[in-house]
Amino acid sequence: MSAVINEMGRVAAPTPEAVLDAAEMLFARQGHEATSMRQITALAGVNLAAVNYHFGSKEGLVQAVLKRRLGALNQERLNQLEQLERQAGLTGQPVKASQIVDAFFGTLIRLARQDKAGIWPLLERSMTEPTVFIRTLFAQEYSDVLERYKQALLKALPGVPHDEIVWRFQFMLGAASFALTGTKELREVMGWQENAQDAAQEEANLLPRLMSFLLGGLRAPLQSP
Amino acid sequence: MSAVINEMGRVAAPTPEAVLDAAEMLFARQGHEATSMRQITALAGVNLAAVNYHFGSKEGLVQAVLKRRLGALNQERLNQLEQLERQAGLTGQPVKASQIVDAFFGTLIRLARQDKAGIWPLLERSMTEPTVFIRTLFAQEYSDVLERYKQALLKALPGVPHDEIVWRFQFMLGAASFALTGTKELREVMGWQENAQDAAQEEANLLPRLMSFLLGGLRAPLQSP
DNA sequence: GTCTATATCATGATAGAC
DNA sequence: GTCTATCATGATATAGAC
Repeated sequence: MSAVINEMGRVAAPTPEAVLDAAEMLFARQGHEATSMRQITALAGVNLAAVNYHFGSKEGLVQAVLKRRLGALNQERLNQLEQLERQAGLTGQPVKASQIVDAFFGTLIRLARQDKAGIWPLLERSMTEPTVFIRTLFAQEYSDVLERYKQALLKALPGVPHDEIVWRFQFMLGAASFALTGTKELREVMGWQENAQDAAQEEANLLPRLMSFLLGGLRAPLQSP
Repeated sequence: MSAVINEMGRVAAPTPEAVLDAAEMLFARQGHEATSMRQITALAGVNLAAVNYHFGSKEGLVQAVLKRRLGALNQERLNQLEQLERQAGLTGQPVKASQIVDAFFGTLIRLARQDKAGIWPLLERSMTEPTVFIRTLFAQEYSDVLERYKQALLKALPGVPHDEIVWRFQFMLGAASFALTGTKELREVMGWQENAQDAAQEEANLLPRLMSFLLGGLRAPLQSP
């Protein structure tokens, strides 16, 4: 899963995984368009031709990189939701909106806290790529999770109509995305400074901050028509 | 400002503006990395060398494209805020959070409604580009507006501490960004369909929907530490 | 499956005539 | 300021040996 660097400064792993790991790192820093297959194969310590052999094309590689992480994330999200609903079935207590939001966005933030390579910011940012093949990939990969979470939210918030839930979900996705893609420069511009000492503390604060914002937005009174 | 297409299918304008207009259109659909200078100059109806002559490099052109729109947007935002504060000074009534949020995000949405080329989605999306020269550009261009709006929000919401305002501002930026970059595919996945008849109506609904979400998040109760 | 070597093409940039 | 022509480079992709 995470890239292992050997004594050569290369990624040590079976070829396809080495390529995925290397590509992921470079995509995260430069974006996939600014990243060449030469860079990727060099970092992976494999031959240039390996990308086309294993993934067909650069586009195929991009899809594979995104799909690997996205699949894991959304599977975990489905597990979390299922667990919540099982509990609810047993106790008779309905699932709360805060639990649903945590299962969806908390899962993301907790995963993002673990690896430093900047993969999750990349993933969030990729949601709004104009490229067709990426948009369709996201639509496919998110289809199941979004449908189920939407249903759960509808139940948890009977006062909020369907279309409003759909839009608020989209707004939440945006807020969470920016929470990770973290325009640190923009925060600094607002007089925000994190000293190294508090960095860990601040990281721990992110999720509660995001949660309260999302729940506030989700439960907001409806606008007058 | 808006691109004028002449009978040749080209952009009719003095060279630098023609290049800016053409670049803007193409960047909006493809991103700047996937857009070549040859495409741009062809659409603009000018010579390939014109880009380097007028903007120094492709990077210079990208900056110019972003700066033109960003400058206009943020200038309008500053005007709106100044007007609100002038009114407040006269009437003695403090500026309300809802007015501030509307001045910042409503201005964006109203501008976005006007031109269909997809420039504003591009701009919002560009906020999270990993590229250094773009991030610094945004930090510079946003420095003034963000500082002033932050101050205004601090006054309007005395219960919300400084750092929380900073973060909630970032979350709001994300929500607004996704409101425009509009992953229509994701909405469809959630069972959302807009028929052509309601398209105009839905567009008019976007701002109220966004506003209520943002204000809900902004005013949300603080999480327990 | 993995390599070397190469084909083919598009890119950003510039020199220099007009 | 605008053009043509071209350079040097780097891109993706593939053919064919091992």
